[in-house]
Order: sequence, then structure tokens, then C-alpha cells
Amino acid sequence: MEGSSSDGSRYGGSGRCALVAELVQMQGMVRQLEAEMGTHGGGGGGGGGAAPMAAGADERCRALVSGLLSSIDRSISIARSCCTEAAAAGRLTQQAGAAPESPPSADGSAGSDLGADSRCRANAAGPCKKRKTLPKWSKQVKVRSVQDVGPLDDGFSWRKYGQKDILGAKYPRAYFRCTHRHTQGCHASKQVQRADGDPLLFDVVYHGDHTCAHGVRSAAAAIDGQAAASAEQKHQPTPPQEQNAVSVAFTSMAVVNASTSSPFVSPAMSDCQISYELGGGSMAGVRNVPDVELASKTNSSMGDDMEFMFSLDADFLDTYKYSSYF
DNA sequence: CATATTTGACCGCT
DNA sequence: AGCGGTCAAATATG
Repeated sequence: MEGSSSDGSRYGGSGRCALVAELVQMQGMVRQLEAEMGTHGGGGGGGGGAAPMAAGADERCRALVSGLLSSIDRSISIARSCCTEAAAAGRLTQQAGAAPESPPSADGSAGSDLGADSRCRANAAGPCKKRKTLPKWSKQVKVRSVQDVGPLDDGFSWRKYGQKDILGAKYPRAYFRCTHRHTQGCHASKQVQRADGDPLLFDVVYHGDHTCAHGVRSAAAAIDGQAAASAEQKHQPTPPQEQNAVSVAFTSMAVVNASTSSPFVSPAMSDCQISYELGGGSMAGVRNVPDVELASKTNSSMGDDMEFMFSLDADFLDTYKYSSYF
């Protein structure tokens, strides 16, 4: 209760306006990209020095860019409208971000971090007794996969270190930390829990950021990491092939509240097409599958800052990096 | 044998 | 006291 009110104030107008600014900037960049690619008019002009791209890849790029543009458009209008109703945003966060019938996970995990942070500050005079897990930020992501093989790999390798039955939740919550925690001191962790209402829907809450090199790079290796939240799939291992064939659609709804994010990296999915959308709307055609809904929620000490980082480089068809912080 | 997962116990907080 | 999060021994897997 108290937690939510403090969250609300943190997401005040300024953060949201920053969001609009960021989105506008993003829009400009994508338009620039579009121009570079000569998206319009039979493409003569544009691609000047651009490296020659396979025809198919070029097509996909154009589709992706136009999808991005329309999504950004919608995101901007949503963010703008939210500027005017800052007060209600906090509550909207809960509704839009969390599964309709899974309040416990949303509140519980995110709230505990806030609590830890504030507690430690309150005790600034003395040493903080809380365990040294102080993430910079966290995200809540909903992952939906039509295949009942568990949530999609997010490109990182995770090691499960615990599982808990959560009060009021049908399914247990699984705790993961980065495999490279000890070798590289990467303190990223995540919690995965099936939504009460829909067993195919997972609540994934990320804590901390990856400082390990493996996370993004070794995408192939990350396929192993898909043990994530496979608490119940232990006995039915997923063949990597299936992963490769999977395409995902990202639908980020959190924009309604503040912003959205998720370090989803589609590893080794050279053929897949990822579409994402801010503000929860429709989605572009995806090849195979699943339907991934991302809802990000925050609570961090960086509440006001948020950045979107799109990595669209030469081989972005192979690896989409989509991450943001706030 | 090395690495990952499971699971009961423990810890800190409310 | 109860809860969520983490630890670590036992176990499973390759």
C-alpha cells in the first residue's frame, strides 16, 4: 500500500515527459534509418554506402522499420496522454502491467526491493543488515508462449537457485541468477512465476543488470539458459531446434505507466522476426508463434531516467537487442 | 567429474 | 509468526 504510493510519486510527470522525449528521439532515428534503407519508392536512392543486403533481409528490415515507426507513434501518443494523468498512472501500472489476477507477484517482488532500498537508507547511520542484494532496477515481463515449453529464452544464461511457493499464487516462483555470477561477478537475477490465470503466461521480474560479457554475446550458449522457469518442465527438455524456430512478438504495455523494457535478446534466431509494440496494440506478423507480452514495471532508484536503446546494426536481423532502463 | 537443479533450512523484514 | 528471498547439501544430468 505504502509502496505503491511512493511509486506513484516517483513516476511523476517529469519521467513521463522524458519518456515522450526519448520516444520522439527514437522516432527520428528510426526515420533516419528508414531513409537510409530507401524504404519508400522502389528504393533507388537511399542505401548509398550501406552494405549490400540480401533481398529477403532487406524486406524484413523494411517491415521491421515500418512496424517500429507505427509502434513508436502509438507509444508517443500513449505517453503523452499519460502525461496528463500522472496521478492515475501508478494504478494503471498495476492493471496494465500485471496479470489481471496476479497481484501478488507484481506487488511482492517489486515492493520488496523498494523496501530494501529505503530500509537501508533509513539505517544509514548503521550498517545495513539486509542481505547485499540491492538491484538498480527491476522489470516485470510477461512472457507468453503458445508452446507449453516454458517462457522463451531471453538470451542470458541463468542458474536456478531456489523456488518458493508464494502465498495466494497457484504456481511457485522460481529464482534465477546469472550463471556467470561467480566467474564474472554478474549480479543479474530474475524471478519467474506462472500467472495464476494462464499457465502459459509467465511473470518474469528482472533484478539488476548483466555485467557479464556472455549474456549478450553467446546467444547460442544461452539456449541452455532457457531452463528458466522450467521448474515444471524439467522432465521434458526442449530441443534447441524448437527455440531456433521460434519467433516472438513483444508487446510492451508498460508504457501506459512509465515505460517499458526488457533485455530480450533473441539468440540465434536468424530467421525469426521480432515485432514489438509499445502501448499494447496489435502486432505484426510473426512467423511462428508465440505471443509475448511484456509488461515492465519499475521501482528503482533510477525512476526518473529512462533510456531506450535499440541496437540496429548490420546484423540486427540475427540478433535484436532491445533494452531499456528506468 | 563438473555443472545444474531440487529442496529444506535459514535469514531478515513486516 | 508468517512471508519472501537466499543458501547450501543432496541429487540429477551430461
